[in-house]
Amino acid sequence: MNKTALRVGNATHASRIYEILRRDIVNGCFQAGEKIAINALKERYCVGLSPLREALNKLAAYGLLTQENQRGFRIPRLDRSELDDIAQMRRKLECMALEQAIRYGDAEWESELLAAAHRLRRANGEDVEHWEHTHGRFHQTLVASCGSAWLLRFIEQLHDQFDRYRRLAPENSSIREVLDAQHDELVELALKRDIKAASLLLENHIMLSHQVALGSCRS
Amino acid sequence: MNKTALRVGNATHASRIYEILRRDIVNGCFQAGEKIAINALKERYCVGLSPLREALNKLAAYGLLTQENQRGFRIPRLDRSELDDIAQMRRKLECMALEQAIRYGDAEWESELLAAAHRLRRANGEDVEHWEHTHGRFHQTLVASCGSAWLLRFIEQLHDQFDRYRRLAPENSSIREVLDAQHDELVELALKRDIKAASLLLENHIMLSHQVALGSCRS
DNA sequence: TATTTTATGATAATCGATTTTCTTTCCAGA
DNA sequence: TCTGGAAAGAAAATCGATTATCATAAAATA
Repeated sequence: MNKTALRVGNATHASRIYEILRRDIVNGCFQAGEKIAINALKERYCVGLSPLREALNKLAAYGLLTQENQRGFRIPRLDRSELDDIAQMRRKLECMALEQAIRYGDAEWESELLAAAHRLRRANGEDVEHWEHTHGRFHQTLVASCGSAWLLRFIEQLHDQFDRYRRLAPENSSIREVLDAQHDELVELALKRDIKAASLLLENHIMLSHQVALGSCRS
Repeated sequence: MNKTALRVGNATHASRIYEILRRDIVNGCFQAGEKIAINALKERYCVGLSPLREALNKLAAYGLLTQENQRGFRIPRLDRSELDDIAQMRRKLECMALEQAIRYGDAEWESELLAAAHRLRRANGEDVEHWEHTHGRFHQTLVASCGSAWLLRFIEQLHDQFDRYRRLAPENSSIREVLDAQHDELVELALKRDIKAASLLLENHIMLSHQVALGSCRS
């Protein structure tokens, strides 16, 4: 009846769809290389063409979709050398950010970091969706006080790219345990303001995650 | 009569408009903070709402427009601290890229670099639009062989951001001369594979440009 | 039979009109 | 005069339908 009932809060359809699709793409709900069937999505998410196309265009600009000239949108293929690139960039940018974050982080940052780490520990064993969200928030908080909005923006973008690979890789519980332990160690070193050690540990953390994520592509 | 006559080559309206607007925003054809009057643009560029809105959405995702919840698009304001952030990120990412470019660059890269430098010298004194394009291409070529597509992507994005400030700043012919000379010195050091010196010079080059660009914002 | 050409159905891109939301103005009441 | 709220106008967002393009299959030609 009332079409406005579709509106959640005061966000536009386009922005809602954008967020939903971003999550779904990162979570691997689509096949890599798959063509986006706009009409199907239209039905699935109960929106018109216009807001849907606007969301797809944004996702293409963000790098979570490819757009070929007159033949619509596609989920990007998984490519070993691109994953290597993403992981290496994560290593460099996140270490850079962490060093600055430790240098400039105040008491509020320390509190937020402890809170984020606690939430992450609690999320362990909970449903995957929730853990993923909490995990992303943890890494975001870790570098949040670096002082550079653009650096944070790039890091978030790389995280989305990286997670798309990682989520498609098979589980490895032994490595996963190590990674989990590293989260707490990172907090410890950050609070001790040990820049060198924290940076080295984060580097190792990302390289280990890279090993895991490699399981998603054959080549 | 024939509406398809509007098509240039086989690009879509949306992608054409995207490129035109990107150039125009970077070149300062709009006032900082200005609200985008969609209907006016529609007339100006002879397109419908849909392709125009798709282009605007892409530009917002790219960072050349801001998008407020239900009140359209705006040209981002000029902000001193954001310019500082952009310049510092340029410094870090481009130096990183240059070091790798010198390490991995092959003979083809050397040739392209010499060609780009030559074009830049020739563009001096030509119309501004052409110089800007050639200048952008030069810096792009300088780091092109770094081996990381994502690093190049971020650098290009930062360049667009930076240039928006710089193009609005008043001319300074004495600094401009120094900057021009540095372009040639950069090529020389790059071809000599002197990573340290080249990186230091690029750092200085960006800091000098930063000084110039600062002239665009009061704060 | 192989290759090109021509139809046909499917999909992408665009347009024009409608609906919703925001902004400004004006008026009533304090 | 000032404040709050309704009404009108402008602008943003969305929809449904149209147009253009691509992809596939059938037919025609060499």
